[in-house]
Amino acid sequence: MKKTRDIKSIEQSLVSFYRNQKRMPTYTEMMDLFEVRSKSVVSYWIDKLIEKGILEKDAQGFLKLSGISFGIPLVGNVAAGLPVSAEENVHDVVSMDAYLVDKPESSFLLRVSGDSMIGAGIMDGDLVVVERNRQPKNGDIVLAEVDGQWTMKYFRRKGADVVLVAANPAYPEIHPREELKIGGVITASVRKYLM
Amino acid sequence: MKKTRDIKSIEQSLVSFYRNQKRMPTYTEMMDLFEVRSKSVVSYWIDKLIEKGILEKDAQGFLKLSGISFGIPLVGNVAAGLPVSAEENVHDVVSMDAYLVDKPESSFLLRVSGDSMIGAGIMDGDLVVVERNRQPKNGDIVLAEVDGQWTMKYFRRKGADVVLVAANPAYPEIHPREELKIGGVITASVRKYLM
DNA sequence: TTGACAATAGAACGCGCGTTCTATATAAAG
DNA sequence: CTTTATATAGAACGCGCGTTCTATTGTCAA
Repeated sequence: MKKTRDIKSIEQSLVSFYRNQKRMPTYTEMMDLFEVRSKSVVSYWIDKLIEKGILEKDAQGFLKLSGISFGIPLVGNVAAGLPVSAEENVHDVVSMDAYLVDKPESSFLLRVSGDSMIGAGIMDGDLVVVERNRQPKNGDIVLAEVDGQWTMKYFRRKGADVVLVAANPAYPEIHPREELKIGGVITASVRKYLM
Repeated sequence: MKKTRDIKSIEQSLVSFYRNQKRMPTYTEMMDLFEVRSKSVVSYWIDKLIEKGILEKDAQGFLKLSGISFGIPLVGNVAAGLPVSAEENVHDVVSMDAYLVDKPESSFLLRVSGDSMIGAGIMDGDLVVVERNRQPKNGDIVLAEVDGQWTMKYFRRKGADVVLVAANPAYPEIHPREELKIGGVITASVRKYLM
């Protein structure tokens, strides 16, 4: 049986460790991970990974996975063929957290109920990212309080007035009289199909 | 001016550091972060954060942010009021990566072009998570090769046969004759509204 | 066979990490 | 004012981290 200790498998074990522990392993821990019996061997491979650009060391000398090993590959064109692993029609690698949420401190998630925004492709059960303290622009989808109830609507300016309109013809337009409570602006929506 | 050195601000600085550096700071670095001049003070506050359940130490004694400080809060019910910060109608806290992608190793992202799945709420420009090597079940949305072109379709079983049908009446059903290439199963879809 | 190179083991070492002690300033309570 | 608790500073210390050295093995080509 051949030794499976090559750069690929070592990279995978590191990514796996980081995903589980939310930190990089120590050299001693890597001895177990790589199945070697000396820290110098660990150092030997770490150097190789750094040469390949898979690992980096930050200013303080701590190991860091470079982006390419982390996150999920964003495939540019499937027509060119399916990505088997880290192939070359991979345009970029993104973390969902970073991609979907600009300001984590002032954002929260909300599960959608109802079909008032079905025309915008937001369905019952979806999860939307809401950013607070953001000035809504014309056409944005906002979380607004209407008749003591929080709903999602398009934010439209008509001259000096503001109109809230659903993305569903079954719902009427709303012309807020005085106070208009905006809970935030919807910046993204996600949906899961399988558990 | 009051000292802003309370548990909340310390927690925020740690979360911010971890988001930027992808690791926890050392005690020496925390001296700068917390604006104190002694490591013992750092230890003093770290203990407090551990008591509050904001921080943890793993088996090897390394600091770890517990889930509640990380990720984005999932609000249960907005009707009860908007979440100002870490309030108590927060049901859960989730990481988008973990929530959307079960198997990061065998998944990839794909940008949707066309409107063949508009009926399922997947629009042009959306990003879908595709999981390879997964057995499609009846009703799943799959990435399939049809006439040398990769498209997304519903996967339907009709007796012993398999039919691929778009979520758009403008597109015809497809009855694959022999080989049916399935590139993967769509497990999630995401959409960004604002840049 | 001989050499070159890649891969491993083991040991030694310095430095910085996290811990823990004592001491002091500030604030609240009696 | 005293007493108590809270919050800070500074220093000392042991241990483990990552580094680096030497030595040994296995593989492949000449």
